[in-house]
Amino acid sequence: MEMLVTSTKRKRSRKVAQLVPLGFNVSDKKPLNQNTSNYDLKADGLNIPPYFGAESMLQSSFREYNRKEKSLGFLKLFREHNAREVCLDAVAAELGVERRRIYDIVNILESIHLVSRKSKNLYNWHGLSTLPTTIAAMKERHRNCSVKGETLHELPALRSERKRGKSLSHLSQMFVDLFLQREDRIISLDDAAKQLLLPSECENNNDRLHKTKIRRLYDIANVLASVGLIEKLQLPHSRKPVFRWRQIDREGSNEKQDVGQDVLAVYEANHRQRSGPSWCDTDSVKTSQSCNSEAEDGDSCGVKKRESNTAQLGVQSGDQSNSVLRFDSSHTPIHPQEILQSEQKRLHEFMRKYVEEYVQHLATAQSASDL
DNA sequence: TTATCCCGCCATTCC
DNA sequence: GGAATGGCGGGATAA
Repeated sequence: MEMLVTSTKRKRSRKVAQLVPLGFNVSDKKPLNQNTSNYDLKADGLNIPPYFGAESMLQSSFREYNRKEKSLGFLKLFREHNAREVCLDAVAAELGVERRRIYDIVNILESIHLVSRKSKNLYNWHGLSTLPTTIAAMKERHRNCSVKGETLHELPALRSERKRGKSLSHLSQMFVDLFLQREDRIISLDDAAKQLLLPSECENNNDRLHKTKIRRLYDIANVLASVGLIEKLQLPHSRKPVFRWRQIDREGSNEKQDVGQDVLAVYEANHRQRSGPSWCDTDSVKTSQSCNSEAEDGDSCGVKKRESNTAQLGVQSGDQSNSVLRFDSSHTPIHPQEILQSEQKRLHEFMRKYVEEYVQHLATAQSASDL
């Protein structure tokens, strides 16, 4: 998220590191915590001593500007101090950032009900232990929408979102819904952005809107990752990271989950298929499948594949050499969606096996070379 | 006027 | 060098 101990002018020199007094906003030329000097931070619910930020500043009056030190000290602050309320001014001062930076984070946290607005500048902090309940409710909400055939964009906004704005909060909820509706619980920001573009936004200028959406999703993903709802993973053959939903147990902590490379490879393979030839292109599916057990059959694999499909789905057509149309036992053409799902399932299973064998092969080769 | 929110530029980091 | 990442300011809008 967009929080940093220092800030610099918009036009910055290309320095890797800068020394800036902690707690000072360069553009403002004033200590950021000066306007909190009248705050009784304890009374505001933040259980930290008054002038906590000022003390920190004195203790380490200069800190190296380092972008790798990513923000989100926000959540750390509340875990450590066990606070019940969030005073935006105090948090902004403590972290040495402008308050508008905090709004973004709070809006996202609000979408998963970790905080709720109490009054101006003050939010209730519900704690991470509420997450399982929240997620269960979101799943239920998603299920209801699926039953009604509604899309993500038609999800009812929360009460707090009905007034102007709160788009970040709503976007955050839709992002979570994307995970909940996916079997593999993995998605890249690029994919998410594409799916979360409103129909009206797809019409023109969608490249700019797509980039903006990705920018917002970075913010959301960082916050969700910081509370442990998702985790960032690197695909084996791509620089593009993906985010994976993490299971949360009833105590609000994450269940231990192993993320095998095979899972990612399957995601990658599926992703390539989706963004490449159409899933309805049975030939493209057949090609990948034919490389498995039928590989040794040479060019007969295509024929075998078709025969196999015929047997399984009951292909029946007037001219089998040209038509791919498939029929069920009552001679009714099978709906494309059914074909699509069937082929997806088969490819998914094939890729799982393939990656398993591939990893096994590499391991064997490695141990052989070690000897 | 102030609080809040949205947008997107562009610097930095990473591969 | 280009893609990923994220800091940050301008400006709009609601209260």
